[in-house]
Amino acid sequence: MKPARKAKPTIRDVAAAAGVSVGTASRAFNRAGRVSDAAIEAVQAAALRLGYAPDAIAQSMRTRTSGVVGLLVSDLANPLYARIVNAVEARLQRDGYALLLANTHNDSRHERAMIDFFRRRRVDGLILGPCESERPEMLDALLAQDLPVVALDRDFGPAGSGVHVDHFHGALQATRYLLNLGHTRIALMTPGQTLRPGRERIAGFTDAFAERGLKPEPKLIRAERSAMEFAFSEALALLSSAEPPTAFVCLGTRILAGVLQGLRHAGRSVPDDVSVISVGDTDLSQLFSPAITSLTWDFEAVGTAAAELMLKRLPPAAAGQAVEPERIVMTTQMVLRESCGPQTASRPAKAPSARARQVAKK
Amino acid sequence: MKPARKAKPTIRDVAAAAGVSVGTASRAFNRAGRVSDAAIEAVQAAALRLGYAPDAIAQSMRTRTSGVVGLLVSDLANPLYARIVNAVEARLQRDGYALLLANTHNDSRHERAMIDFFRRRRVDGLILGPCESERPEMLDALLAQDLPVVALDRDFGPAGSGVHVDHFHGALQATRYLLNLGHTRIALMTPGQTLRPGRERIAGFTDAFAERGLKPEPKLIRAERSAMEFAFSEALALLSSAEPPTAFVCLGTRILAGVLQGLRHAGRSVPDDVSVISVGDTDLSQLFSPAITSLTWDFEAVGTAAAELMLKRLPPAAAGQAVEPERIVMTTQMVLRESCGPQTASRPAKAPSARARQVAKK
DNA sequence: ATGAAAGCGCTAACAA
DNA sequence: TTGTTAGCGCTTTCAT
Repeated sequence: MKPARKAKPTIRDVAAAAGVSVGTASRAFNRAGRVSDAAIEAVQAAALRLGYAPDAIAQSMRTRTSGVVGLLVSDLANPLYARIVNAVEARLQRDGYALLLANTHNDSRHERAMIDFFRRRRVDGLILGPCESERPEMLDALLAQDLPVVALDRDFGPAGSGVHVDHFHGALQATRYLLNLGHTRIALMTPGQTLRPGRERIAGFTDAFAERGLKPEPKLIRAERSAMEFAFSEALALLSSAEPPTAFVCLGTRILAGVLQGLRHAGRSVPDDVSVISVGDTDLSQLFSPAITSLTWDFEAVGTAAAELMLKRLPPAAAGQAVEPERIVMTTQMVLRESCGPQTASRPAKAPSARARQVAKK
Repeated sequence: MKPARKAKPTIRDVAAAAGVSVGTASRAFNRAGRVSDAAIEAVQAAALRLGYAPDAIAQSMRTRTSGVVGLLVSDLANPLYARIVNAVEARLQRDGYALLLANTHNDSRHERAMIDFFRRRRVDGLILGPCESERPEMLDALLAQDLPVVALDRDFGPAGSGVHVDHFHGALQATRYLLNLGHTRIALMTPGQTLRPGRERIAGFTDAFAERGLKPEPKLIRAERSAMEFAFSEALALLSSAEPPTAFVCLGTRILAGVLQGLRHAGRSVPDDVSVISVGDTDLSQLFSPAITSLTWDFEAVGTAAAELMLKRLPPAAAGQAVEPERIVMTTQMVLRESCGPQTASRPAKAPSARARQVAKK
């Protein structure tokens, strides 16, 4: 049996049922212009009776706004990004905006394609997560077309709006902490040095050393990719080198797990052999033994702030007016736990035990 | 300085530039009907020159399809859901569909509102994640309007299509394993018994007991909410009861962390005092000491399958034809690790040590 | 194979 | 205050 599909009622149907013209019906819904209370009542009654809901596509066609914001993120499977996306969606939803979501897989060609795709769909604004390519020209092109853009942890030059995490001071603080504990052979692992977060972290890391007239060992800065498998093998390589690090700063969501696994394989214990600092206070950092000292920030706040930055330059808040670029900086904080210990002479970093070597081999 | 904003070219502009009519230009793009190669070439050249891209909104207006699929999920911040969403998006993107995403916060009123919202935006299809309310009437209403619906782990009656995880056999297997180890006081923690996953798990759990002529202790089945804070306090309450469980089956993403924390507070060790099984093989389960035995399944496959089920009933695959309902069942597998041990008489479950009591108190 | 024109559902001018 | 009408950009008959 095939149920008869009754066509969705249009505003014409409602107008007819209410005994008014389509213009009046439209005005009744939008409260625009002057409409009599009687008309409003009649129209709304008719709409209710017919189960009418305005067609967003047709509205977009006329008004040239879609009520949709596009969000481009490099990897939604990253739980930390997911929390940000979640917050963005919640805030946008509250103001009646919908969220069009796409993954760029951290590929700038792909990102470009998705931006075009979104623009064809007439998104009212674009929120861009961090990505390898940070080309200000791209932003100019977007802005020139009156498309509000908000960046997440990405530099777009002075014309760009966005919310940024203060990775510089975060890395600075974490590194100082380790330096104070006597460590000097500190490994820094962070995704992509071409991304803003990576650059900032490396800068903060280096500055902390510079404060004491030191320079970090370049070989200990690992800033290529963020996959856990990568972190694992990198950590292992680092640990079996001639002068292995005595501390790890793991500034990427999946990195901690890889490093911890590497440490386990190499038979090193935390914090006795090696100190560890992680990022983004997760279940793992809280429950691992020892609990991991973490550098973190408020992910929900990042998402909410990004959404609000966007909302501010969308109707009705921005009544067609261009809004000044604005950046919000989120600070990080360190959660001190048990994974860092002093680097003492009695713990020679150079000589992993025979047992450690054996475990590492298999 | 304000850059002159040049209006986006329309198909009229392209047609004019190519010296053809709009109809021909349209046909040239869509390869529909008969068009001369010369015309196609001229039109495409003009389009390229002008930087023309068809307006998706206007296309939707005419064709009555939007190229957008809506996805409703109860909690995107759940990392496991995020992985599913990621896979859905990737598969949809490959076929040129966009993803409109919204969070329902597991509230059925909210879900209803978002469905309406999506329908107003003329989504071509709807993918619905698990939610408290599983009302087949709702599905009927949707289907009657020719809106393809695919469910994720949610029962919609025989008319519904979807992908389902075999939580029943998963729970059965996990419980059998614990039963074989000699445990009988096994706590089951899973989100919502009104949700399909919760119901199935409870059924599998109960059946495993029934196989040996046993019945689970009802008080040890905790199926209310899934928040970690909840799991923590529930675990604590369970552990300090007169007859505490000797094993925990934690079937929710955030539950493991809460239970582990509860165990730590109560001073119990895993697996000596208490055995633990978790769900969805995470970093935490792999790296916790001892590593946690886990019940898991392929989350990416769930998302991909859902997307493909949807694609199958969307153009061009389904040329306006209704497609038979179809369900896909994903099997679970157990990853055996170190968190489960035998329940022996020498480990009395009833008497937590004085130290454990003290720790639990503070 | 191509052009002209209708019209998707709605809003916004303009008239009345 | 209300009705009428002209499009928004596109696809799709229907002639030619």
